[in-house]
Amino acid sequence: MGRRILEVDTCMELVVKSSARGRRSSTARTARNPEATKTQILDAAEEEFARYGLAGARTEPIAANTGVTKAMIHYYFGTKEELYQAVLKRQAALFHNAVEQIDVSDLSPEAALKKFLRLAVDYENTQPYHGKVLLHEAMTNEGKYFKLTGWEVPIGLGAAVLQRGVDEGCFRPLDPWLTMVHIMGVMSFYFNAANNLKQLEPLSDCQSPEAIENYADSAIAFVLAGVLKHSGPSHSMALE
Amino acid sequence: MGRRILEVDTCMELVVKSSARGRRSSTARTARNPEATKTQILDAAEEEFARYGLAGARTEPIAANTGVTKAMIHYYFGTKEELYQAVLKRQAALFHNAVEQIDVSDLSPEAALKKFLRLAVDYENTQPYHGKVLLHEAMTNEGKYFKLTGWEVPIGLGAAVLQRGVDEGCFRPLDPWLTMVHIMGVMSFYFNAANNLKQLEPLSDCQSPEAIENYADSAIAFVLAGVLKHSGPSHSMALE
DNA sequence: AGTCAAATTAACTTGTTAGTTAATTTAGTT
DNA sequence: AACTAAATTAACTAACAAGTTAATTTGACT
Repeated sequence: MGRRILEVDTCMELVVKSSARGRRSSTARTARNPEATKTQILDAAEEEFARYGLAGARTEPIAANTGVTKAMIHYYFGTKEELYQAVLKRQAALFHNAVEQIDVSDLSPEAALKKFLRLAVDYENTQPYHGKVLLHEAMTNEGKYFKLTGWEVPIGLGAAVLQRGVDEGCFRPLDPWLTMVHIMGVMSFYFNAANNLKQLEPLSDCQSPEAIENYADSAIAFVLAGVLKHSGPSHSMALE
Repeated sequence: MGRRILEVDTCMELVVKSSARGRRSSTARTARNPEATKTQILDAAEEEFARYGLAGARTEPIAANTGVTKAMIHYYFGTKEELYQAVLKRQAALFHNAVEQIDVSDLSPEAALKKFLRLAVDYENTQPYHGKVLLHEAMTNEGKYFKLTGWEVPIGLGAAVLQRGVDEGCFRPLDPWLTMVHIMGVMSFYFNAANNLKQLEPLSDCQSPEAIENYADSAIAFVLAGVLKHSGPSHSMALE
């Protein structure tokens, strides 16, 4: 029924998709561009997985946000699950790269921790899907692919800084790994729960840039207070 | 075909389910029991929604875990989305009840906060689906039904305790609502991310009761350190 | 022991979704 | 300008999932 008309419709849709919706990336794309296509698929997939997790994600909206047919997903990435793994791997590479940038070896534990915390906030803020995909991985996928993310590296670095602070006596006695978990909780919850938090009157503005900066200051102060040794009566706990 | 045999099968399944799997509740259930059926549906639905969120959840596994037909879900609760709302409402009622039990009005801010933190850990531990459903609500459902949970009450109570601590000078200057968010992050992340965390060598045992008790102590100490005033006159370290 | 309404089921319908396939388009090469 | 292989599409299939319905079972109350 109406084959010619269908073709015209399709043409117009394509125009709409590549101009009005403006999904197709800035990298030159006259018509075909496999690298750009793959990137767009990963971008759209990351957003979908961040919202719904592996099980809840649908491939059709991913394709729709990409301006390319659903079959392209399978052409380049195989199954939905393999696409998911590709998203995790790309996130891991990007994150690993960001962590590598910072050198903390000749900073005091306190300064080093502050640097880490700043990176953590900025990363959550600029890469809003990273943490959400990971949380879904834990909640809906039993952490099956968590190892693909290489997170043991940054957590280990953080724990080492904490341990150094304890050893040097500027941090209170604490379990460095558990404390890293507490810190990750502080650094991620605000972003992951924002859609709930914004419905609490005092936090209704929590997604504005100013509110986020305000949160960042508050969170960093909270964590520092949580690990620094309370001054006053001197603890003679040099060694444990 | 084999009506009698089918009846026998069904019977046996019921027996298996009510003893071995122990789903059918303790309230007497010879054959029909609408209240027990509704409870079982809510139980199974809560588990499914906690894992997959509203969008990702399937009604068939809910029915399968219930020992009752999928049609019963619609008979008692309507659509999947209405069932989801019913789960949220039941969680809210249970949680509200738990929060009501504690009276904090004649405790010091520090003691009051400790009491809240203990309740928070215990609740996450004994009601493992509560926090996960809420997080999914934020991440996959844009917090559409968050208000059904009545969480502004306990958060407001906590913020009031923090404000009292600031006013009385035992807590450092802090934003009580943001600090409540930090605290919620600390109190929930360990449980929500456990499936990831357990794959980190030092946390491989993180789900055992001893590990959870250990985490609880560490988390409470971290939060108290995070809010208490660092300098000043001698602390009455009643803790520990 | 029979009637009635609530509880429950099996089987169905209708819409979705992951993945496939065959045909078509295009860029680069000869 | 014809050839080729990669890129891309439209249309399809088979499985799944939400919700419906008509029939059946059961307990309670005559």
